Amino acid sequence: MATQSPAGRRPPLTRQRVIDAAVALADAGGLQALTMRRLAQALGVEPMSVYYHVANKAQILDEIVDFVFAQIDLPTAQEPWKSAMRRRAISARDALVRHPWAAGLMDSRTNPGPATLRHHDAVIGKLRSSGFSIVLTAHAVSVLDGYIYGFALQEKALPFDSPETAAQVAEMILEQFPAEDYPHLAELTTEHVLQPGYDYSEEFEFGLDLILDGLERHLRADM
Amino acid sequence: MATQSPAGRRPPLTRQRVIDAAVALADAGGLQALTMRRLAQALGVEPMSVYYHVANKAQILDEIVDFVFAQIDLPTAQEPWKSAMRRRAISARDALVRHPWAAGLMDSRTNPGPATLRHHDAVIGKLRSSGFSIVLTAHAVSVLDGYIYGFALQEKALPFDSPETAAQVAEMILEQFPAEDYPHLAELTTEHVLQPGYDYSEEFEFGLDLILDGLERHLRADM
DNA sequence: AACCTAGTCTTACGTTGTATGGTTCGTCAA
DNA sequence: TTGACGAACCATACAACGTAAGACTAGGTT
Repeated sequence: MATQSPAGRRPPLTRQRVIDAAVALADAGGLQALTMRRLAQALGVEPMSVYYHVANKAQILDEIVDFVFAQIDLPTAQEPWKSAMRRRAISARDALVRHPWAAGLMDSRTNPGPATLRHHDAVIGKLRSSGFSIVLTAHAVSVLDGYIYGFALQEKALPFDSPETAAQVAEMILEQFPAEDYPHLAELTTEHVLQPGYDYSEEFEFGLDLILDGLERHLRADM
Repeated sequence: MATQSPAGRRPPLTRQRVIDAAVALADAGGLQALTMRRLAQALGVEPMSVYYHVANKAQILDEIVDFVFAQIDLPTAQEPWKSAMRRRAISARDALVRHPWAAGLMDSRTNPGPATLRHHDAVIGKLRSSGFSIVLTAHAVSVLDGYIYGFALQEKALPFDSPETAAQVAEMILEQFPAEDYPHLAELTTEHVLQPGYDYSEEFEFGLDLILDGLERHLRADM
């Protein structure tokens, strides 16, 4: 007996442990599952104890966004720009699929952490050293990032997450809104999206390559 | 004297008036300003009265998203596909700039309203009737919509909304994180983004045209 | 023995969405 | 004129949220 205290039984709280637990909570139950009270509970602690390690909830949100950025592959020195951008885009999308709450957070978080800044710096650096002018670099970053986040957002907004459940949902919608009213939408859905083997996530690389090819043409025209 | 009742003095509540007031509130103060209590207050009514016309807050959010979709230009019959897509993309972005909360809502709302469905149906119909195969149509919609929402989201996430305030913010960040750590980011910022005359919103059309040109090439290759 | 400090907890407040169950009022039948 | 009824609105209440303010509890230092 004589256990020191309840606190003696668990590893001491750290800012890092708080962030990790926050990510785990959001992964498991979405952003709305991440409340200070549940976070504290997951850490085996009372709510207000978390505030010793973190200023407020906004800071936690900032940090878990940076956590996601830290998982994105950076371009390497040797690699040509096109494959480097391709790799980082795919790796960024993977990260956004692993942590679906991240895409939705981007728009509300306005102060970037170190991993975020490092990421952007590496991308810009790769383009600049590959012959992209400053202007074209700005263009390239804007299209690529816009597309990556936009696609992730749309993908997440789909009311299904596997081809199987897709069918049910689509039928429900098509029942609710008669197919005659939206014939083209109905056609695309029934004859393509609902066909076995269709996987929305494959659309990503089509758009990505389209954009990369377009950038390559601009680069050549500039030089 | 003898005014009928406080309620007699204002137009009766309608679902439409609730939606309109919700949009106005969100436009004025962002999504977090849209609470049921403030909404009721704006309507001159007690909070619970709103629930007679609307099931819950989620339904309001669904409806205001549809409200925004209703403002996007649809393709016309005569117009060639490329200019039609260009027009609707620009008009969509305009709507998302007018109602900055909309882009952030997209990811949480999963049941589309009639305006949303009509919009997608018209876009798909235009592409199909212009020679796009079903597969290419799905690709086209995916890239275009992904880009449009992603760009809007990024634009909104920028910590400034005019070139003037941009300078202050950028300098604050560059002070906080020394420029040596992120040299390329610093270069792009100071030598381009902060230059007088630079307007981030102009980046939109570069990416849009890049994507449209890419789609045109695919269309020709298919035929 | 006295003090300090890092870490944790108690209590409390204001705000949010909304369940439950009134209350008011115009309309119409008898 | 009366009484009933449905549509519209409101009063009260509750659980959950983020967090301010301050009190407690070790260990470690002196």
